[in-house]
Amino acid sequence: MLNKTFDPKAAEPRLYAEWENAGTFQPKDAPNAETFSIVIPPPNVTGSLHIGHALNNTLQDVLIRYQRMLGKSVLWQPGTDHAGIATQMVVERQLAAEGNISRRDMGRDAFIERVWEWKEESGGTIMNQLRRLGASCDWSRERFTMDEGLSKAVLKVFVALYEEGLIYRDKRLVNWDPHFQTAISDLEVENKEVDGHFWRFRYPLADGSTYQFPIAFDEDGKPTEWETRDYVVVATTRPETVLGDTGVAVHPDDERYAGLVGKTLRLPIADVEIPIVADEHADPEQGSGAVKITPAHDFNDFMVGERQGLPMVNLFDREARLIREITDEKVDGLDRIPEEWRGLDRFEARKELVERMEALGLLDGVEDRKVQQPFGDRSGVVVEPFLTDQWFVKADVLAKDAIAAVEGGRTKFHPKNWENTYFNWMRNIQPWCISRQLWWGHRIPAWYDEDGNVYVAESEAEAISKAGGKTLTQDEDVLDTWFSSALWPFSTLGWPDETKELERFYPTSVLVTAFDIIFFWVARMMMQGLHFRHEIPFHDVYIHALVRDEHGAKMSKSKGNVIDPLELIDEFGADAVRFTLAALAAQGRDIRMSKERVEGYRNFGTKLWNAARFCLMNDCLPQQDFDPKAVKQTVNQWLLGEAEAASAAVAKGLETYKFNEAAGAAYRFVWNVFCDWHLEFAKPLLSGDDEAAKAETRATTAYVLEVALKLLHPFMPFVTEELWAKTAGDSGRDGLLIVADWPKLDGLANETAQAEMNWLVSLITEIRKLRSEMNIPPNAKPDALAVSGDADLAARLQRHSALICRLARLESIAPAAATPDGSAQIVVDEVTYALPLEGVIDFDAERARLEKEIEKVAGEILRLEKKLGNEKFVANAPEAVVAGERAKLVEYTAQKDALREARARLG
RNA sequence: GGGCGCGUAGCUCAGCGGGAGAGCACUACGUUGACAUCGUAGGGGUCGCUGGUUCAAUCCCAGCCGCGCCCACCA
Repeated sequence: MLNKTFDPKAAEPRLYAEWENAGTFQPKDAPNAETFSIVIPPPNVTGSLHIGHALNNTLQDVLIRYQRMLGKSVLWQPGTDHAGIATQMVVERQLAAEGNISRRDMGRDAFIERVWEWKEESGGTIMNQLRRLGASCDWSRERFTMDEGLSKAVLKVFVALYEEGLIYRDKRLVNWDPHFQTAISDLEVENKEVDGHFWRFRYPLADGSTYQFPIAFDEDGKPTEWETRDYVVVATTRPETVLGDTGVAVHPDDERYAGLVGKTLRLPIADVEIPIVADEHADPEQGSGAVKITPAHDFNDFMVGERQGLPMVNLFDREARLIREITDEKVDGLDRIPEEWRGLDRFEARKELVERMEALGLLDGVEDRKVQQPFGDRSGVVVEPFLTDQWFVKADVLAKDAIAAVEGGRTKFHPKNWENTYFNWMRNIQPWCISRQLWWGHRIPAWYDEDGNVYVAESEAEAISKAGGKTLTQDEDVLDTWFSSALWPFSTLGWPDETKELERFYPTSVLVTAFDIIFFWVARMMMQGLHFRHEIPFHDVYIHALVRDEHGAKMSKSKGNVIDPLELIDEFGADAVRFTLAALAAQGRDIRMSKERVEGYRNFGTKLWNAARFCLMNDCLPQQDFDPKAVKQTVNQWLLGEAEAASAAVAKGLETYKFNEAAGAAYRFVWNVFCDWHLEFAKPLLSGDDEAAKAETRATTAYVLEVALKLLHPFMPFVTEELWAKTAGDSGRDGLLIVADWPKLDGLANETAQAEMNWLVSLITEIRKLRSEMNIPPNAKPDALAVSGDADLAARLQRHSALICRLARLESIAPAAATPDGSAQIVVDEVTYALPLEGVIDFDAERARLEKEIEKVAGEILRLEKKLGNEKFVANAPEAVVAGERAKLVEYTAQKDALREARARLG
């Protein structure tokens, strides 16, 4: 016999091992079977499972388990990502904490070795945590982005794209992270609004000439007053870039400056002359209308500089300090920087510059202003536009097919509105900066000779041969982590080799991920998959929500509101955590996670457990030759119909990625139908003496329990698997639930049975309601008399009398000719029932209760009469709706009459 | 500035053209041989506001008010 509760701690590891040992996680080797595949969004190799992972992987596992039960050959491809910056950051921090030498002192090879050590040490953690969740990944195929195979794929892709002209090296402005001292991509920059200042500076005209500048205007905007100026006012939020200015732009149509275009200004402090140019970039409405141009330190200015042929002057070094020495003669502006400022941090430099300008009388003004400032998403420091040599991918070319694939519906997003986000980004895509000045990652397969010529090849030997045997040095940089993740759907399946898996499982069926990596990852997989496989990487993209705390706040360590999924699993079991996540995963809304909710679903597992316990206690064991179409008992016919409806609802929810609906349908069926009603209905049958009915009920109950276990298995794999084994009896049911067939119920709906059971449920409910409202003591067992009603009703009452008496706690229920004095009365389906309760209940209260009932029904009648009295309603509404309302009116009227009679009898 | 989404019971959320729902919380009752991690019954909502479309609007449309997120070069 079963214990009273399921013990997840003991069962989970045991069951997981059983599944894995039985090879159930591997795709079944059936060449004709339909396939279903998912590649896992690879977590950081040194990471650990947070609630977002738990959601993401629960949903994948739900789909995987469902599809596996449908009989498909299913692959869930697991693996991890080397996560360049994140991992390097962790190891560097470790080095610092241990008081060890920095990575630069350590040297590249030693450092990388150290990172590998850390990967070996902590790399298994998150995969083991996924096992605790119950994830049924094919672990025999686990991959890592820096595996030999995947690295080979990276090399091949890089070289191919280079040869196609889709990868190039260029000196451009990039987002530079001064903390990590590497370039990062646009996506890794977070713009935040911060309090800043807006400084106005005066740049004197170089030749000392003057001009008239309007300072007052009439209603029509015409100038009415002018002042004489020998300077131009420019404004900036970043004064530290002043020394890098190589021009000032005014709008070509800006009459105020028309005479100045072509003249030069003397850039203060740097003491160089810079031209005034006409460029559309300058906005006459903004500031003074004249804008300083710093091509080496601002993305807009870079473009203006290119258009206007302005030189680029770099001021900063890799740590965003004013340079102390020249490393690039072509751009470095060392001679513009006063000697005492060299080496100053950029923010120090800002302060110094403002002070000096003020001292020079060139500070025109300053005001407070909210400023959009770019921060590195990992480092949290202000990112600097910085002029460096980097590698780029021509993403706009690759994006074309990726856009078309979604436009054409070959890949579909769920919910669909994410397609807009995807299109919006893809159609405006910028060159993708793929080089990183890090050590941990795939080193760029490019080599240089002494003259700086570049040779791109899959190996050094090949590069040397391309270079005609010259001595070469390899590019120091590594690739953006997302470069290798972009290949994940085919690199994990063996590409560049044409493997069997690649053929069978690519394109994958669905990608399950959160919206925050649509650009980072989904878009890039689309591009690379289409380019290298000429085929979409996945048919569907399911975008799920973010998990927040119970009040909707983002979880963060600093806020202390982080919910650790592993702690929840420890406390409530993996099934409860999974069910909670699935039940809350409604499309298009974030999930607010609370412990109470998990506790509730743990209780649901216990409920299921105890239902199974009841089945065992009553010998409800599966019968091999059971035919659900042959059952005779109304209760059993009804239950099978309900089971059919429930399994259809669960399947529909899963097919359409409506996890909450699928989970909800399973929940309601198990708790509110099977436990609340069926098991109660079954009790009299199971303890009765009609042996045929008893046997049928046992078999049906066992059969439906089996259906319930199957429906719940994708959500709650552990408790269902455990019960599957415990409730097998000697049915000969063998094998594990994880690979059992999904229930195929068909043609079991039975309207007659359904109608009769609905009647039964409402009769019992009404009697219970009366008992509760009239405070009839629980141990009182009144008789119930049906004082109206026909022969059919009498037959029904007789059929179900034992059941009604048991569930409504009656002594008896039977037809009667008249209502005895001193009865409480209820009306169910137009039939009046009397419960003689003289001396038990308060008849004043009973009168009041009946009057309240009458009032309620009268209200409904009034509403319906008004509606049906509206000619337009009758004329325009669909016939079925009108007929439905008419039927309701008839029903309510009869009910009201019956209630009135009952009230009259009480005097 | 552009885009997306959200405002429904005390809390967290489903529903989304024809009688307002769930879970939790709350109240009352309950040792009914599966289950107190439970059962039975109950209270609680002008479905953000204002207009419009419709025979009918919580649901569709428009505007407004609040809240959140994403994207964007305004110096």
